[in-house]
Amino acid sequence: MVTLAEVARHAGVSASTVSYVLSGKRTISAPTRERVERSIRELGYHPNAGARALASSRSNIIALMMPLRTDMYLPVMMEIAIAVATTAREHAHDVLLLTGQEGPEAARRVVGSGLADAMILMDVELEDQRLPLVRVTPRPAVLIGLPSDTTGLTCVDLDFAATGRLCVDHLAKLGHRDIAVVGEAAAVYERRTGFAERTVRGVRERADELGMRMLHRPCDGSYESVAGTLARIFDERPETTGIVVQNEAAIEPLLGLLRQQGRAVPEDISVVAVCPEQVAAGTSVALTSVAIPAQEMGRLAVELVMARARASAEGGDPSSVPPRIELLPPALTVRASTGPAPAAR
Amino acid sequence: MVTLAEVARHAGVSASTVSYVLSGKRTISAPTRERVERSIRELGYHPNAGARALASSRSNIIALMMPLRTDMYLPVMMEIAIAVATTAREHAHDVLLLTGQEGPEAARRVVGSGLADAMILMDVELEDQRLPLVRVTPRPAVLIGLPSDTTGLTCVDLDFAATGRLCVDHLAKLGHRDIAVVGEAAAVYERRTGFAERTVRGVRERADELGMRMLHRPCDGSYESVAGTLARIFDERPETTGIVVQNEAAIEPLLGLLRQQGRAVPEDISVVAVCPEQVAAGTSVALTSVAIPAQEMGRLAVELVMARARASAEGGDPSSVPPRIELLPPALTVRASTGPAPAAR
DNA sequence: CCCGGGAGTTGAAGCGCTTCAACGAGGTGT
DNA sequence: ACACCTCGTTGAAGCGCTTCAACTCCCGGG
Repeated sequence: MVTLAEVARHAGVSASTVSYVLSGKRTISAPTRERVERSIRELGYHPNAGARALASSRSNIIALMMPLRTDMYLPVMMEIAIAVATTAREHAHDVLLLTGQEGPEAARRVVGSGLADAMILMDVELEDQRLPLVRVTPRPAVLIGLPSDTTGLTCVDLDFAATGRLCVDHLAKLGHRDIAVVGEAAAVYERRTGFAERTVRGVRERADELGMRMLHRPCDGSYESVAGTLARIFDERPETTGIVVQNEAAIEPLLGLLRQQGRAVPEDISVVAVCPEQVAAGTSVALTSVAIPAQEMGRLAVELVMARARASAEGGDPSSVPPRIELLPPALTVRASTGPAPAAR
Repeated sequence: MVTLAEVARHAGVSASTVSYVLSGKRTISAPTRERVERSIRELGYHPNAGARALASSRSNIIALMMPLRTDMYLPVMMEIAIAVATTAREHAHDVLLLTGQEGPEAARRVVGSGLADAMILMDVELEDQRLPLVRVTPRPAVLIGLPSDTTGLTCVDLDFAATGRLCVDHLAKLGHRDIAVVGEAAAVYERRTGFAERTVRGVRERADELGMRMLHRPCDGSYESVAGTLARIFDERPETTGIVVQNEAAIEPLLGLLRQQGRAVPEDISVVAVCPEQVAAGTSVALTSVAIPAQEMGRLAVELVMARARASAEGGDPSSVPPRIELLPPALTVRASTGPAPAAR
């Protein structure tokens, strides 16, 4: 393994010069810099990560914690993870992937050992176990998701309440008066992961304001479960003409079932989905939907966490970058699954 | 930040003793060990990862490279990643997530800098760009997937050829004579990612052996694409009674379309899927399927890579753990989507 | 002609850990 | 009685890098 010292010798300069060429923290004359850079290339030098971390007490690693309990929709998680990794590289950082099992311990370990400079937490619960640590640690952290108490925390998420309202507005404008929400699996609500509840709350609020009637039913993604949920909805409220789905696994079964039951989409029933763009565009009936901006969330989380990391590395004043709740505004794209409410009943 | 030296002072022993308590590489008397352990707990000590890596030249990090080109089915990737992370922790290692963008450079960087002790490569292409590096580097590496030349490499994968044969055997036993494969997106074949081709080859071989006729059509996951693919299949070969699907996104649309066309599953058409268990069980018709053992693959990859890492760390003889191709045998689970071929035509 | 100051470069002191060689104490075998 | 182990513990030498303080030049101003 080539070391900095060897590069220095090869280039005929001191070790510190090589270090400064690498970091750019001191001015180096052009000829020297070029000589050093040539030596680096010729010897195939790569700075040793451990030594670097030890000397600088910065690892250039971001920890990405995703507990990944069951019932979470993996593709969205994955998309966020990819965006995080990609964006982190743009800041010369790598991403350490931490999953469930260890729970809050993992965070403690990673932060305590200096393995990571910063953390991004996914799948945040309302009363998340990891929050006490996050509040105490000097390492910058960003949550993707919203806990119940956000004081002092930096969070990124889609504005799910606004999402719910937006869906209702769209349906209301089309003349629908009775709507239903086919939601995430019951386990998701029980776990009190905020996003599912927030959507439903948004829907309910706006429905109330507009004098509409609404029903909410959790539903896991299996065909049977969707069938049962639909049956109960139409049984209880046969006049339902609008459905909001927030559960990607349920979408295609839902469309299939409606078709089977002779309910045409959108002539008899309008469907609005909350899901990634890609999903909405590829279904049997192209879905009017509010996109879940997974990539944007991942990217933004990294930008925010890096801003704080940079502040505490340079100025040393972490409060120069104040905590901040970043709720992305939802956008509704109209496709083929929504239309005017059937006039006659 | 608490250091080893402080722990030593607190426990009234030397630094090396603390280190040996931590690593267990020398015998330490019970009373001393306990004293040290108490100090560690009381002070809340966490060994510094950088210092450790520098001194021991082992980082306890495994790099997981997933290029994640488009068209890959994310949930399976994700499941593998989770299994890798979980299993790595059992070996006291963490996982560094490397995604596309940088390409083979990422591997060079991570290995060159000593950031990772070992690598697991996913989404392996037949002529993978990363192979030259993998063959040269002293760091242990395991591929998930099969390149065309596997000499000197350790690989883990489902035996997709056997999977293809297994599907055919099942259909043949039920009396089907004309079958079709609804495959992955055309891009997947063009990229020459082995697994998709291997399944089709397995199907074709066995079909030939048994004197069956078979058709293969790539297909992306969108509803339209599935519709087009199905139309072409039945247009070209109306006597088709068996379908093998290897494309999870296509499954639910496929079932929906067959239903719409009045083709009953399994009375008129039998469907065998190659997909994760979980997917097969939750569809509108429970699918006879060959499972993609994502978890097992991830776990096995880590076990193999750790075995090699351990060998080169201890004995120093890396050849004590020879390279090895581990093809997991497929298992077919019969569910409700396959039945006897319709006798009359 | 001297002094002050910036630019470019360097030596050396760590960063916190692992590990080697060595040492004393207490057996065991002869 | 001796040599010779083994066991438990230790001091010290790095691992490869960053960064501080200092030093040398060289330039411009007084």
